[in-house]
Amino acid sequence: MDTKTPAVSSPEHTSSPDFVRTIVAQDVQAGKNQGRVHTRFPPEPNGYLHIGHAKSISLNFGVAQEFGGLCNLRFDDTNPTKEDVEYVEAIQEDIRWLGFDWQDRLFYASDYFGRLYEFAEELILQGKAYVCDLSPEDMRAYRGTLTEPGRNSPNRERPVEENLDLFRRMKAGEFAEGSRTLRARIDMQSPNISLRDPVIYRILKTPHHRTGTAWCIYPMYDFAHCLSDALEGITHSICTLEFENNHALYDWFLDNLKVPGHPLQIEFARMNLNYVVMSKRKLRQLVEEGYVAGWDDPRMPTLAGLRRRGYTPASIREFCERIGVAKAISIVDISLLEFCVRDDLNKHALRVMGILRPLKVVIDNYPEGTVEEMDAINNPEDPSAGTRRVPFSRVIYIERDDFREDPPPKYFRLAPGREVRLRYAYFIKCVGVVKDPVTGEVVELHCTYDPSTRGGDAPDGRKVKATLHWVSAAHAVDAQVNLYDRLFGVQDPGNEPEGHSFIEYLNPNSLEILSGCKLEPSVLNAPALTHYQFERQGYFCVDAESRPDKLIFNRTAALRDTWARIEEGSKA
RNA sequence: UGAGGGAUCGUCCAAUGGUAGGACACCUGACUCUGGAUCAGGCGAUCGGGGUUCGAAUCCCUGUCCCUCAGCCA
Repeated sequence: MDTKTPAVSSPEHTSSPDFVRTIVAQDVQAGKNQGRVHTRFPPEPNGYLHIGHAKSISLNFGVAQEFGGLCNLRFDDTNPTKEDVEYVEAIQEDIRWLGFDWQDRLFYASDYFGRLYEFAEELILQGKAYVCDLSPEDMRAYRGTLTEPGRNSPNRERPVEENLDLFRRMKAGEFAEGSRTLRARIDMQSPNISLRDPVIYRILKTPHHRTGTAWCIYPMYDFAHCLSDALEGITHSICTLEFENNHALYDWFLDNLKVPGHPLQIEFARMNLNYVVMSKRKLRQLVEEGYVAGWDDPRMPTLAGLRRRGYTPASIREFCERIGVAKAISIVDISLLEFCVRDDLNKHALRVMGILRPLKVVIDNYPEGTVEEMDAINNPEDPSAGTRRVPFSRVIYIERDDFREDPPPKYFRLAPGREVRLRYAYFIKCVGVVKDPVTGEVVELHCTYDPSTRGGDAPDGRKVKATLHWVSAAHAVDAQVNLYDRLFGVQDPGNEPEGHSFIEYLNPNSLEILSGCKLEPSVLNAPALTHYQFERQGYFCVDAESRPDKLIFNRTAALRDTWARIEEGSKA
């Protein structure tokens, strides 16, 4: 069902291209880069990808596709103290799952460590970089503040030869971590702090997940990123807003070094979603402190979590297109994401009947021992999905919610004396209610059926106001169903006031585990991640850990529930 | 208070001097063997103040608010 179809804009939202695509189109038009378009998605392998990354992935791969260009996957692995192979594997899996393909263009910034080092020496030779002996504290003091200019490092006028010697010895491991850095010689008075002689190499005696112990000096982001882009022939380097301050530095390195090209950095606003936290630090905290079951907990906004929750790649791509691309900071309403899955699943998910909170119903006048196979439509939105047969017998389960002993106004499901339709089966009328003598709880219903209504219509033309889903008790399969709700109870949990933690805003009811749910037998052997619509309930998918002898389903999203609104409204 | 960005329906995105439009959300109604889906309709915005113009979200002036930057993180 999930295709590798690229995220090409469908006609209905090609109204006007976003500002990034507008720039790219103009460049192509003007013949820049010989009309080539080449982008890249550059994650740091220090965490799992989340829905926010999906926007960037969709933009970078999407733009490349639309302009007949290419998009590389490049791991920005310049800080071995924070990165790990676990993440490089997971990130690739997630991007592939989303439906994007970098073909043979999988790169790492660490692929370029050798060349980056040479670029650094070239800068030294030009007198545009120097080895600085300032301690981290002193460097901060010399840097100045937002309103005061910085002061030159005492080592700023160090001769080229000495810089070269020192830098080579840094590389050789002669100096302690933190004792020296290589800095670009730009302008300590610059009102743009990132231009105040930024560090371009630091000493880190940590083995790297790819280069091992080959290096003990590592390039900083600003230096590595622009040069990696240039080396790969990137034409448009699309990044998020917080790098606007670094734009001048990006250009400075490329302008002062002999590089094969000069990519254009374009900054856009990252995606924010309400009711979730998106920072890697906070997501990690949720995982490490056990507030969720893991990076792929279905309540997590990670791609792994969304996948396990039952979100489809197509729905996430659609979402990324619908939210658009701009420079204004935005917080997208999570209801749009939910709309996108429902919209996709409505078209593609097979319908099935499943009872979440079973109430036993005995059909008194239905012959004992008889089983009928009822024809049921697999997907009314897609005739090619065909039909299946669902067993019907004398004892069935219906949803507890579908019966009220004392029905409120506008409630038109089952109640004493009332007639309703069983989907694809018969009309039944409630003739008796059995209660627990102690608690008074309704434990069983007795009904009669009208044999002439088989298939769901009465020959005399009488109508019923409700159609209920049901499952034959003798044929039902048991399952655990996990009902998920938003992880946080407030719109902006990540923006906690002083002295508070986002942990305080966790929704205590974000997971409700239902056991003893009764499902129609057709779901028994469905593989993990199979999507279903449980009719009248919502979209569910087979959990990764589900087994035939222990079925587990996750609720992806509930169906729109008009009755719940009516009832809610009448309470108010 | 330095520098760089940004302000349009509740939310997100359009309109680049010519009727402020779409989507989500919300509310009505129609239809329905899913109170789903679908269909029709409704609600609803240009940050403030000046100016230019026949005409301004758009251009000019001015003010306000918000975001980012003082890692040897990315």
